[in-house]
Formats: sequence, C-alpha cells, structure tokens
Amino acid sequence: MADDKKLPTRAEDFSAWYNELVLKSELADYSPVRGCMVIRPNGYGIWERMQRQLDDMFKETGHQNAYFPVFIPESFLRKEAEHVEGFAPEMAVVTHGGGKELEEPLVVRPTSETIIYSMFAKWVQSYRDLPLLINQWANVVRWEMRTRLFLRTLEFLWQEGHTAHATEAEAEMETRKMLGVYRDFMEGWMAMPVITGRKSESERFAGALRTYSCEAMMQDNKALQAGTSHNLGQNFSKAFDLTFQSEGGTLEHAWNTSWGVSTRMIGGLVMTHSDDKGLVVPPLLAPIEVVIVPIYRSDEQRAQVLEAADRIKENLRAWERRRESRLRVHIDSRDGLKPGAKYYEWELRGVPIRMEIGPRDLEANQAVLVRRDNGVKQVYSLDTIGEQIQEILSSMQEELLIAARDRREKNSIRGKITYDKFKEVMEGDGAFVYAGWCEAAACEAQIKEETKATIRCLPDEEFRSAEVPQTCLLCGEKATVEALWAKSY
RNA sequence: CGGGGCGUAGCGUAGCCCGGUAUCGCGCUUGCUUUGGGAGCAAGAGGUCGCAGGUUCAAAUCCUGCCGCCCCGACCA
Repeated sequence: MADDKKLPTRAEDFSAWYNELVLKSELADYSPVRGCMVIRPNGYGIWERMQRQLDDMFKETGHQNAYFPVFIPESFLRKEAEHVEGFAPEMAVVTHGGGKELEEPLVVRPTSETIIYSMFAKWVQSYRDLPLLINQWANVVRWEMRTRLFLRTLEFLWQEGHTAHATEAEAEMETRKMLGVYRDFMEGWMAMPVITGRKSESERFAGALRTYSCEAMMQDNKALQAGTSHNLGQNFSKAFDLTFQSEGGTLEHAWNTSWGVSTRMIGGLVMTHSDDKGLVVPPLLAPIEVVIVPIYRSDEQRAQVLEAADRIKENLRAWERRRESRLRVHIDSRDGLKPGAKYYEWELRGVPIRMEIGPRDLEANQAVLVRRDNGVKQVYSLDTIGEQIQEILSSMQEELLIAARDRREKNSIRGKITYDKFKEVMEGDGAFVYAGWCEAAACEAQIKEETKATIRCLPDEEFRSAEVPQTCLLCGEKATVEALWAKSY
C-alpha cells in the first residue's frame, strides 16, 4: 500500500521516474490529442514565475512585447529556402476554413520569423527605426514524431524574441547578450548551471547564420538544450525586403536575431533538482515558498493552532512588506488527514519550506522548519521566523546551484580521451565530454551514428578545458575547435 | 514508420492459457474514533470488461477485423 505511493527511484529508470513525477505532482497531464500536453495549475504556477522574471529581464534590455498571428501563409515560409526545408516536416497546415477549402494553406506557426519580419519590413524605413526589439509570448506547433511531457510536445508555450539591427556587429552583440540573459536566468533563478556556446553547422537553426545555446546537464547525465539565440544575418531581411535607409543615404538590408525559451525549462528544472521524494523547486520559482502544517488533537487545539497559523501568516506578510521581498504562505488546514500525509504531499510538490506548528510549539512560541532539499529540520522562535525563512530560502537557492554544478563537473570529462573510451562512456552512464574536433561534418556524423552522442555546442572560452585537446576525437587529425559531446533530450 | 507492451470503476490491478454473470487496493460518500512522518473500524456508491463482428445454451476469457494509448528507435526546443 505504501509502495503504491512511492515513485520509482531515479537510478532504476530515469525516464519512468520523470514521467511519473510530472504526472503525480500534477504539473501536467496527457491531453486527448496525442503528443499535446495539458499544463495543470501546479506546473503553470512555476511557468508564471519564470515568465514574470524573464519578462522583467527583457524589459531591462529594451525589448517590448507584441503579439503576432498563429496562422502564417504557406508562401511566407517558402521565402527563406533553408527555413522551410528545416520546418516543412513538422508543420501543421490548415487547409479549410469556413467550410471551404482555402486558396492558400495556412501553417500553424512552428516559429514566427517569417510573419514577424514581414511586418518589420513595413515598420522600418530609416536607420532611426532601428534597432527594433520585439518579444512575443505565444504557443507554437511542431509535429514531432515522438513526444515527452514538457521536453517535446506537439504544441508548446514559449517566448520568442525578434530584433532588427543596422549592422552585423550589433546583431551579433544582441545574439550574445540574450544568450547571457538566458544564462543569468537559468543559473540565478532556476539554479540550473549551463554551458553556453555556438552550435555546430549541423545543429544550427534553419535559416540562421549562427546559433548559440545553453546546455544543461540532467541527473542522468544527458544534456538538455534549454535555450537558443540565433544570429539570422540578413537571410530573412532579404527574403522579406526588410530594408532601411542608412545614415549615409544608402538602402540596406537589416540584420536580425531571434531567441527563445519554452516550457521545456520546467522539464529541465525537474530533471535537475528533484529526488525520489518528488519535486524540488528552487525558492525563487516556487509558487509558494512556505506551507504551514498545523498539528492538533482536540477541536479546541485545532482552533488554537489554526488561529496561530493565521497570525504567523499575517506577520510574515507584514515582514515581507518591510523587506520588499515576497513570501507566499499556504496553510494546509484540511481536516481528516494526518500531518504525515500532508508532509509527503508537499514534499512531492516541492514546496521549499514546511512549517510545523502544534500545541507544544505554541506554548514555547516556536515553530519547526523543514527544508525540502536536504530535509534539515530545526526549531525557531516565532519572533525571528521571517528572517530565518528568508535565510533558509536564500541558502537553499544557492546550494541547489552549487550541487547541480558539482554534479555536472563530476560527470564531465576534459582533456585527452580515446574514441574507444568515449564509446564506453556513452554506452554507460554518459557524461559531458570535451574533446577536440577537426570540424569535419563527416566526423561529427559518424560519432553521432556510432554513439548517439551529439555535439551540444562549441563551448565559450570560460568553459573550455585548460588542456585543449590537439587532435580530433575520431580521425586524429589536428583539432581546430573544442566540442562538448553528450547524449541529449 | 519499424520493434515491444497494454486497454477491466476516477486511478492502479487480478481473472484470460482451461468460457459459467467481475477480484483486490487506492480514492470517493456517510458515521464514530483519530491527528508531532502516509489513520482505524463499520456501512455505502461506482463497470455496456477499448470498439465491431463471429463461435457458443453461455464470452472479460476463444476466433477475425478495427481503434486507442504507453515505452524503445528514426526526427527535433
């Protein structure tokens, strides 16, 4: 009976563990349409906090929100040859409307470059109109063959930024800047460390000049591409006649960038921090930070404890106003459930701090606080509990990042590695392997074919090994770059 | 689209080989007792056994066809 309620352990089968956790913790559910996902309030609460934070960061970097249509004329996608080739296999196409067959099929947006740059072309005449910095929060559709909750679904929620600039250098700077914003968010808020770098040619976004990504390591040592930023060059501005008159009076094509992150990050969050008891949500993204579980025997005690819980919640509210910090406190006053049952439930949901208060605590003017990530349980005076909570939350936030980074480094291989050893590692537990690459597509393809590992990115300088491998992992020729190899989602 | 597995109450399942009017657990309802790590007892409600044919006195069970879902690959955020 108790066994029904337990999750499979991560070690047994990471995939099954992840799936069950997402369903059991009520983050999401399967929809009637195969491959689509329903995000439930528990999951959406995390998304809302992510969205709010990212939106603030975008505003700080000068971007404005807008909204573009879900339908894109098929001809728009065809205007950029590589783009349509890349997305054609996964497009959902509407052929009928109002009971009649449409003259031109409408594609349900898989991404919005085409429709957005067609509008940019209308809005931009002069270099004075640039840069144009737009973001949209939207859902997109990509008809994937195989889907996984949060990680790959037919329809997903995301944010896509689209910008136009007067010079190539400025566009490149923007591309890098937004990659940095993503990194700050993932490390600072999600406590999920990432490796940033440029994608190889084969992994580049269809239609982009260069693609950069943030790569995180999950607890099964697989990589998750958590966000991408593309320098689109003039590919789309040429396709859509996005031109402007320069300061010198010449007519020029603008330089574009696009960048996006999606609800996939929720999957990354789960696979980075959660344990066999359930979710672990970093405090900065937790929809509620503190849950109060009242403990009582008699009705009289119940009334007393609940009344005290209300008072504590009120005090914390006053405290948070003074401190200009946020604390969302929930009192679990459900009757008929023993406290232990409530503990298990809130642990499953990943609430960072549980506060237990019972008659004994009230008498002593104290409460018990339990930290979700390490289970540490300690008694605190009610007089200073606001400070204590804040302290626990901030050290939990920090320690989650440190733990994740330590785990990643422990499972990384830098420096010399033979191809045989590489194959052995990829067949076994997997790892992030930093290895030399000659930049030949053939080597990349063969390694992928033989090991299922792919180049996640060519890491930025700060992530590169001190000892740069001099030869290509596969062919042994002189290596021109260092590549990060891993199996991925 | 290949390979594997599964469809029985809201959820998880037994029964199928060897046909005889559907098992158990969780959850739900009501009542009493409980409540510092997953409560106990009692009484209840809830099912055209994925769908359609066929065989049979009789089908969850046997036969044929179909549908759906999950997992593993190919594709990808």
